[in-house]
Amino acid sequence: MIEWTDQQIQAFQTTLLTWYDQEKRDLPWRRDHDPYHVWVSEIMLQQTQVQTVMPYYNRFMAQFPTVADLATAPEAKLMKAWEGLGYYSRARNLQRAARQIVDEYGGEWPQTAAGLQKLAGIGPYTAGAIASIAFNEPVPAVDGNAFRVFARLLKIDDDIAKPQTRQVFEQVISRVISQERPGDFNQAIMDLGSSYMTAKNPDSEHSPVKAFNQAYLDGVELDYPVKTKKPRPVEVAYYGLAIQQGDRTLMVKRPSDGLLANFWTYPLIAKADVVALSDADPADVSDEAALALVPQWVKANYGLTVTVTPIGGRPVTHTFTHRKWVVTLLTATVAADADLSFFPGKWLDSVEISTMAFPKVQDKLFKRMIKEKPMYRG
DNA sequence: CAAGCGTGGTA
DNA sequence: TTACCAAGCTT
Repeated sequence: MIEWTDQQIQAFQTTLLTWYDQEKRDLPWRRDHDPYHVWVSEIMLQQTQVQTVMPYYNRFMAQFPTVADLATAPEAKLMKAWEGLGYYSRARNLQRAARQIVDEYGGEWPQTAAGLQKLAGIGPYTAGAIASIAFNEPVPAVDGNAFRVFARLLKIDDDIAKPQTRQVFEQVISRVISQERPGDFNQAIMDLGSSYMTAKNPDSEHSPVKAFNQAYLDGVELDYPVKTKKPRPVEVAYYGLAIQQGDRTLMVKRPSDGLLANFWTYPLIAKADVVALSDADPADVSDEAALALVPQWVKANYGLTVTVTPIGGRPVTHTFTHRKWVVTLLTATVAADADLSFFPGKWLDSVEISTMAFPKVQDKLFKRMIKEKPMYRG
């Protein structure tokens, strides 16, 4: 890691901010510095690309114009607005924080990074971003861009996958940040990281801060930032039960914590659980034998008598950060007066379904059913 | 602290 | 297809 002199820091700030003044992106949340606008955009932008966020942000502001509107919004409407954006706890925390602001802070925003971080869903990065952009506090906002940009500029070789490394960068940036224009400084770093100093195909030759980019100057730009790799997603096989009677579909609500918390899906049965019903070694149970055990599992766990039929085509796959689901879709039938008292779900009609939020994987399952069995279109 | 938590884009 | 990345936070 190299260090800059005060003079170099001054030159860097001037170069960066001059470039930013000329080339900054025109984004919906940059029309003003309203903390509500900055906040909502920053939450949406967590682990999510600008292009993806834009339509969500615009719709969100139309539906929930103020923090008070968000605080009192029905959860179903909130989730529908967030549908497809992922990391759904962000939306729930957003509303929690809105209620904190209204109920505990009398509608007044904490105006420092330390104060902001007490709000649900606001961590060190987001607190720094809001504090610097909306309240002009000279604090760093260390996101993936800041990690990458400063790792290259100064050849910082700490592993950015390790939580403790954040402190190293916060300390460095605290010294380098513009005291006069901290919000613009932080946003300029992000713009730089998403234009010239990208992860894969950087174009530092044309970067405004080329002369400050020590990793580039030394020809080792792609060695930075140092980041340990994550393991690949674990594959999990499920049977998905499409059970429909006329206009209604039998669905289950997922637990209130964990993956896709509180969302409704088709009943999803882990293939491993079904195979476990067999006396044979799990590795020796054929696909056909496993399929034949599904009704037994359903009877034992849901108290329902079903007959199942596999649909055509490949399984539906969906990859999360740490899991890959492989869902074999089965159509199933149950008696019209089936007793659902042991079933962890209920019938949903097409009107309900059309107003509810569903995760992408269920969306894929709906689409596959319509494709394979057009009469299932609700 | 390490692991869990979604989705879409790109090479 | 796989691998990795994209304005992270919570437990």
